[in-house]
Amino acid sequence: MISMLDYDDCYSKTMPMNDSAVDPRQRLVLAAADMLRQRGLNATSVREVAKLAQAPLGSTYHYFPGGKPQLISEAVQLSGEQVARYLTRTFAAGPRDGLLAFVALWRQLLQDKACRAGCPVMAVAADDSAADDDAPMLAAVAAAIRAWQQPLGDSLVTAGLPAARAARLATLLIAAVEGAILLCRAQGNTTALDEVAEELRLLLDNALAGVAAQGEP
Amino acid sequence: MISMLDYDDCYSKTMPMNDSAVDPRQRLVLAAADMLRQRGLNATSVREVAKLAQAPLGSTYHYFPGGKPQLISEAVQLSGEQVARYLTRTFAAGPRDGLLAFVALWRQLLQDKACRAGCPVMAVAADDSAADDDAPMLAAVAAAIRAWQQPLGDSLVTAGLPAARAARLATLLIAAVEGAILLCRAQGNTTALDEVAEELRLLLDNALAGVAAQGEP
DNA sequence: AAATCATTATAACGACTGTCATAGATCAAG
DNA sequence: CTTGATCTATGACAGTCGTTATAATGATTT
Repeated sequence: MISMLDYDDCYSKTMPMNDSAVDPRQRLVLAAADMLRQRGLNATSVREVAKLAQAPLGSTYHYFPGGKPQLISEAVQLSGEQVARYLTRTFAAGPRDGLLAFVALWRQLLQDKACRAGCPVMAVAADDSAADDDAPMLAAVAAAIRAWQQPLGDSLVTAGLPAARAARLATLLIAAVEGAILLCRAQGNTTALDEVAEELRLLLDNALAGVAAQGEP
Repeated sequence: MISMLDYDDCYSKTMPMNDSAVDPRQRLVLAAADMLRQRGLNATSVREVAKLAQAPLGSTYHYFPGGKPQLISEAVQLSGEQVARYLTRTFAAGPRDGLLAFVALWRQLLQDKACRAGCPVMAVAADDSAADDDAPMLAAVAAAIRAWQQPLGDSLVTAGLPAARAARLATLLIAAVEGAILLCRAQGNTTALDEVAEELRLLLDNALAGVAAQGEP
């Protein structure tokens, strides 16, 4: 079974956003992602991101001439890719182990940050006004979600499910886990995520048991 | 079967937030809820809410001496209660019909607002910084979620499921639907919600079929 | 050493935010 | 009619927002 708590691979506990060994540009992106996680899009200001990254404010517009939309988009993209890599790795061991790892990832984050954290990608999805300049941000969010659905769907297909069902289940897993994160934020504990995880586990076992029964007579 | 598109009971298409027949105080709350839906917490300004409600800015602090936190809290509370009433009514006809109505409610909203809308309750959950003054808002969100879980859980228990399982399933339904709304916002269509709805329907049928098989031998 | 480039520092711009104070209007009760 | 309470109107406060301009720095290359 995959070690499902190698949380550092996706989100290091000591984020290098103020580690001067990392170049300032990446520090800014990491700081933006961390702030999105806790405060949401509109409460994440360029000034505070720069301060958190220990970079001068002027540098922000040097590295990101597109301004805040570009900075946020890159933060969403980076976070999305990190999660996508994690999902690809963990779901390679099968949907069941993948789900456990997926849940464990977010559970750890919620616990570390006292349920004051969330997912940067969903923060942007929930908070953007979908105006003119927000288009690149929304595009980054949509791309991240697609990149998450891929490994989940592949894993379910490999396990024997039809493609259409696998795609639907992948969407459900992502929606349910992300929704549970919101519930946890509101309630201040991880109960909702635990309950959702248990039901999703039962659901997967059920779906895959049907495949096994049909596949080996 | 319950008419699952009486959307106006929960969220009127022509919101009375600028209907001068409604008293200004309630107009402000309705306008705040509508703005939360589309823009999120931090992008919802007191000035714009007042403008949308066609109420003077000064009136806002007359009716809501607690300021923005009070206004937002009441908007969350109102929206939460509306949805809770809708859930109580629709899930009384059984979990399956309730789920269909639940999904239809949000699907209609997404379609009407070109996927630019969401749930005010979740908007606050995703966007609050959990600071000092945000406590009443978070409390309103948590209360709303509890009020949603109740009718879902009751309906599932009535249908024959054990209490613990019913509670978990209720949480899953809420988390999955709310998460799907986020995905729809990001992707600009209602595909995610439709996929999630289909899987949740299968899941419910499965769980309830198990009960029926066990209940009538 | 000189010149070119990337980066920083500083300050400021206009627009917006939540909040409040105060003066004017409206209207019911005495 | 007058008093008192409720509501509106207006404008301002201190602060933050995203963004930009410009000058000073630092490093790299010629």
